Amino acid sequence: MSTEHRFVDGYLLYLLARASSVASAEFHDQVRASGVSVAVWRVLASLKGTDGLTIGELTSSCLANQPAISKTVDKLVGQQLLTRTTDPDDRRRVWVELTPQGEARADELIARAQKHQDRLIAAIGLEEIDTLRTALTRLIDRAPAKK
Amino acid sequence: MSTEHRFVDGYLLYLLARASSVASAEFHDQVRASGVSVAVWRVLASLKGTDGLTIGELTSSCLANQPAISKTVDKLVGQQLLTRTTDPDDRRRVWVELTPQGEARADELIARAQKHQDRLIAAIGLEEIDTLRTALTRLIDRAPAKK
DNA sequence: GTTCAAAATATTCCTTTTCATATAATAATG
DNA sequence: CATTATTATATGAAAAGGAATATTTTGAAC
Repeated sequence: MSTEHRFVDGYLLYLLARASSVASAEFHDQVRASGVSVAVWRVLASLKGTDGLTIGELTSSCLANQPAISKTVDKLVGQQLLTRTTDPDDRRRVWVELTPQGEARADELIARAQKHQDRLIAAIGLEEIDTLRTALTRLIDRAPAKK
Repeated sequence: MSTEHRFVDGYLLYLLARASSVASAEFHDQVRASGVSVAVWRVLASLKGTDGLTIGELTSSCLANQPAISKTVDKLVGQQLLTRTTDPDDRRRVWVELTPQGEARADELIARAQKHQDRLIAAIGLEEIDTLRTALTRLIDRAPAKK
């Protein structure tokens, strides 16, 4: 680099993407090292604590697109980590749930995530983290609804 | 959804990813509608305002991995938006620069990005945006260095 | 200066994502 | 209720992305 007065360096969307990327990099490496992709981690984590989500809810929760989720769910059903059930009241919809094995896998990963977050809080400071959490939550809530 | 007490809903890395995703969605749609991928937009935007970046610098700036950048640069060189030059002093390194056409393309997109950001600031409030910018910048600076 | 290690980029192969569209079910309209 | 529109998910071909490794060049150690 040389002249240094780049638009991107002050651009909010770039800061957001960069912050997300650098803050997640270390944990995502751990996730992959434990044998699951980030996409799979997101599916498992999204389902944990629910009675099941539809494909559409998973799509939104995982920040992915619908075909990608359908295929990831396919794979995880094949690995007996998830089940798929057609909704009897609306047979277009499909409910996805964790199997006991899926729960176990999710629990392991969430425990790691929790530890990682604890270290992050220790390093950055709880107060600042909370400021950030608040600001991010507001941004999320006020962002233009999709589609 | 039903029981609702999900780990992910309070998880900082998830809030970051989600905030980045929802805040960027609208603009990224515009970018794609104008015929370039988000990956290409990042390369063009990263180069604008520099005298050229190496593949490695682009990799880091674009939040991508090295092979992906090599391939994207290949494509853009083919479209005459970029040039590639081997560094004479260190022939392992490759400098990537915008051509005049590439500059023009970057300028258009940056103008849109700027307008989009202005609307975002108008909607959210400058004060809150600045709080966020500060917190994100600190997070980025304090995150564990990669590799 | 040879040899060995490290760094920067390219390449290969394989998985995943994406785009567009298809299919199926429900809702809305006349 | 028959028709049309809308919603939810699946599928298939094409593009992109990622992991591992190869290649080339530089730097270090002796």
